[in-house]
Amino acid sequence: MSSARLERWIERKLRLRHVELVAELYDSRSILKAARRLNLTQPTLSKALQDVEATLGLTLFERTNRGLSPTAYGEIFARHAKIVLAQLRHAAEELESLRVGYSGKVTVGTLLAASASILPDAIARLKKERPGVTVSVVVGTYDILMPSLLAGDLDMVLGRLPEEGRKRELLYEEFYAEPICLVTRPGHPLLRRRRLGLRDLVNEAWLLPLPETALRRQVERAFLEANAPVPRNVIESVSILTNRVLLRKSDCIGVMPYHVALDDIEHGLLSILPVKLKSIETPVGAILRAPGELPPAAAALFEYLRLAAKDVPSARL
DNA sequence: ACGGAACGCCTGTTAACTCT
DNA sequence: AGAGTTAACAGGCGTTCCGT
Repeated sequence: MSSARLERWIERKLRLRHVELVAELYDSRSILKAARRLNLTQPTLSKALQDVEATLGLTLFERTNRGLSPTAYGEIFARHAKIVLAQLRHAAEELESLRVGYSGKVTVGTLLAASASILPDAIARLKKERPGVTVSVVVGTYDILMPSLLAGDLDMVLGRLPEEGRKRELLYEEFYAEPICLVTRPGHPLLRRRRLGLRDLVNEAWLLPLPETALRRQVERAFLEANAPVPRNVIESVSILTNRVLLRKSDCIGVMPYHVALDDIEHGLLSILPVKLKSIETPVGAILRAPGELPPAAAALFEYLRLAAKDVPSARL
């Protein structure tokens, strides 16, 4: 299809309905499932999809007996469809905010680092100021949250910022530098040792983040820099609940962002091992879609995040 | 234990029809 | 004309059954 014809098609034939359908089909990977969610029957949706594809002259989804799989064209159309829908939701929120005062919804993706420090603080401030705003927090890893951010499902992602491989279509704002500390249960025999380095800890049991994470690589680099072999006795877990209990009930050594550990340390539930890890300090901040303006509720939360970041206590290691 | 046939389930499409 | 429905049908995959 020529671009002129395509533009005319968008003006005359493309309905918001089509955009909605393609987005739903993309998410559910099945005509039947999408039809159920949209309260339509399967043949209707099948036909609607055929209409869109016929007019575009492009196949958006390959049909299989296991459902749909998006083609390269489908990937592009669905990505834009979701952004258009998110934008319209934000428009509705903004209108509603104006009508009733403060309201709207913010959806935040969070990685471990920000969860314990600035996010609860910022949410508390936001809710105090704007009780009508709904805040939805999604916890996940970088790999899971970034596609959601790009697709318009999340307003922002908080956490440790990647230092390489940053995307041009995203904005990165650093809030503070997060040191990493080694933690154990209080009363751990190692805490009585006067001089302690990574080389003394190689044979201990370690509780480490998963191998594909940046933090894990940094820890392993720290061992290399200390001329020490990487520990062999390792438990891999990203479950903060599991980790906290495990640390308290065993003698293993954990690796935690300082501000995640801080609350437990202040309550005497964990202790910091006096080992210097000077090379492990990474920026914590927010990732946003660029350029697009944040909807009002999300913009408000973002401002409170900036304020909360200023109050983050500096590390005493 | 292995391999093939039969079957049901799930997914999709087309055709004919109704309603607005 | 457009959007929806029901009915009938086609095809792939996994499971079950049965013979070797």
